[in-house]
Amino acid sequence: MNVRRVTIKDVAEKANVSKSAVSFAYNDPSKLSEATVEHIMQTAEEMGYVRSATARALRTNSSNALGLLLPQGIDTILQNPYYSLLIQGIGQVCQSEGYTLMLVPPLRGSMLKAIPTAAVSGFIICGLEAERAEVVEILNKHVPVVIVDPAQSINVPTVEVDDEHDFEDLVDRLIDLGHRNIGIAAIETKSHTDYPRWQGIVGRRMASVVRALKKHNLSPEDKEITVIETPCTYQGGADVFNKMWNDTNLEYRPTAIVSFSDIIALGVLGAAQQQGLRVPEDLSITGYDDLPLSTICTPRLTTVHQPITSKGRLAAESLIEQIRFDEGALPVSHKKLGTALIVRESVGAAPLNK
Amino acid sequence: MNVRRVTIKDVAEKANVSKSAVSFAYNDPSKLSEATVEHIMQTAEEMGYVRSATARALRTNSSNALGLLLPQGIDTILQNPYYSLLIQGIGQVCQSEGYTLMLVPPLRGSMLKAIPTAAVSGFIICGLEAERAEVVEILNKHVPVVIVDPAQSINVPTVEVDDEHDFEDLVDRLIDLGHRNIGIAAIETKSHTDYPRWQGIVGRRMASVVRALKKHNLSPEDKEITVIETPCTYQGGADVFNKMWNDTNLEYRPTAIVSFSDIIALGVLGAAQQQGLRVPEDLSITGYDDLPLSTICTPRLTTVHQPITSKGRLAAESLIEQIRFDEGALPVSHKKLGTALIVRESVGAAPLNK
DNA sequence: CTGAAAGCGCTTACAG
DNA sequence: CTGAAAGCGCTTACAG
Repeated sequence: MNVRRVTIKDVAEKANVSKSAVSFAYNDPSKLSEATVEHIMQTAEEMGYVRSATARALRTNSSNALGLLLPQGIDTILQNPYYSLLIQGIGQVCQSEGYTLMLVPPLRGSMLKAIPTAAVSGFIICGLEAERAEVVEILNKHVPVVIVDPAQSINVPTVEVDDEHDFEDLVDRLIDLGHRNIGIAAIETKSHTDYPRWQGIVGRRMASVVRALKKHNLSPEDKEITVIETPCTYQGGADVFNKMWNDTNLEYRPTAIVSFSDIIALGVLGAAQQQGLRVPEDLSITGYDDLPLSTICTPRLTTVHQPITSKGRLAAESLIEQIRFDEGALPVSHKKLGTALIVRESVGAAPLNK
Repeated sequence: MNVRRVTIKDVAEKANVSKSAVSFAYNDPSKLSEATVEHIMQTAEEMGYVRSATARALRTNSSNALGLLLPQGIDTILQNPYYSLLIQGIGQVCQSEGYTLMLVPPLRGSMLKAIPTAAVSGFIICGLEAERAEVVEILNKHVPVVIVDPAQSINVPTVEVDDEHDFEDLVDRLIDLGHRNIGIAAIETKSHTDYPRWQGIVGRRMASVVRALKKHNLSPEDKEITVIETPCTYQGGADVFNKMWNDTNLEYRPTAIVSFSDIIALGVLGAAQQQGLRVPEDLSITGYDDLPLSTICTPRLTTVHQPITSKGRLAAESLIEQIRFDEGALPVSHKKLGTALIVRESVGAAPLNK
């Protein structure tokens, strides 16, 4: 910086008081006379004094900041409005409890490596790599942590959504409407394994799809079913449509595309409409999330509603509870929220002549 | 927290090495033998040791974190996708330069009061209260700062958009299309003054509107022109429509509503369509920003494009440049980006029988 | 009110 | 490699 930092010592000297007095002026003015406080504050402002949040945090062992550990870079993450809503929920709690929020992307590809770089009182972890569950359990002994949508059961506070049934019902409904050529637009994970080994929400949603298919004697292995992994963005959805519609054997062109998230579904919808398709007459499209966006598009999206903002709010509350709970054992809380199938206009009967 | 924090001292004792050795294992492993590093790292992991980012930051006087100073709470802010895009731009730079991003909402209603609470290396400031410009100038001597869309000219690095002309052209065009009853949906500011005294982007956009009106011998004072301030959210837009359409004298019902942001325009559009209006046949609607959203809705929005992501990117780059520039004077940079009028389908000729 | 002091957890130059 | 040491900027209990 241009100039050496102004410290409490500088202010004390200029104001002709002790360092303690300056500190008290900020932290406990009642210990000083009003005139002294006034004098100190004015001197401090003139000098451009700003208290060091770092030194305070070290000394008082508290930072009034929460960390949000992200599975990808900030720019990628925010392309999905899901995260915007999650952060809104967290933000509501930050607001009322007086915390700031630090967005912490992976460091050198690792979420865990990023942890020691952030000066926060605890972490909300989203989409953690599954294998590192044990590490998080150890971590949790010393750093408050809460996991949103954990990949597996874990002895650390969690907040998740019960997405076992509604997504299955959604696919079931599609098959009932006569769809047999079905495209699955899954969210890309880093694991790069086959779908039976997918973890976390992607694994659970795929399992729901498989169950629904099985009920009708179908399977993802069938030629009529196309599964493609794609980034969880609008562009990712558009890419999936183009692959499914233009690159596949025409015989297996989907009459319905099931997306693992609304933003992917919107990309599918946009690309489909740009190619002149009518939705749902030519192609049915479904999402997952029920973003506000999904009622702004035409047709409105059939999707599974999940309470994203509440998830963020509960996660933040759970984390702050841990931060404030100084000693002893706080019971490990696992919160589970419900979803809902939302039927709108983006789904119709399968076209006959296929 | 449950257990006392594990410190470098604990690890050193357990591993039978000096504190220095532990520190070197993390910061400069080349000073130790590979075996020692391995031993230390393993001991540290077993104990659940996490380096204190706070202590490091204090000692090394650097935090690898940028602060984004917000004019409102995190939850409110993120309801406007504008900020999502701005943060994406900042995030791109954070990604490539290895910074995390702290979202810093106002503290007790004041953006400036929030500054000392955040342990970051510098601040990107959005929508600062105008009167505090001098304070920021002093601050800037000791804390790196960059202002996005400053309310007035200020001797601190800035990044802004040249929004003088395109918005004026937009309104001009509306009047050319025969619109005389025009609603103005402005972004609510805290100042609560009359429009001639509005500051910053709201002031500049209103000035553009006034110029366009004047060209046609109209004025915001005319009964045909309704100006309403509203929060910069979808709901804020919906509220404006309802007020303008249902609460006003029928004679002055607008045939066009000019919004100061896309998200407001989308709210207007949604509420209008819900009431059965055809856009643009019954009502023309315009926005400002050109969010990705504005092409997803039907009809697509006529709006002014501004390069939001670039704005974020430039602001972050400018801030990091200051942070890394240790001594001496770095010239104060003022960057100005262009906008563009984007004509789409949400605007049409004024209805005849009004 | 003052002023000297300890200490938060680290980094880093130093002598060995 | 070790180990003692200083110091980043603060807070806070203490004796006066």
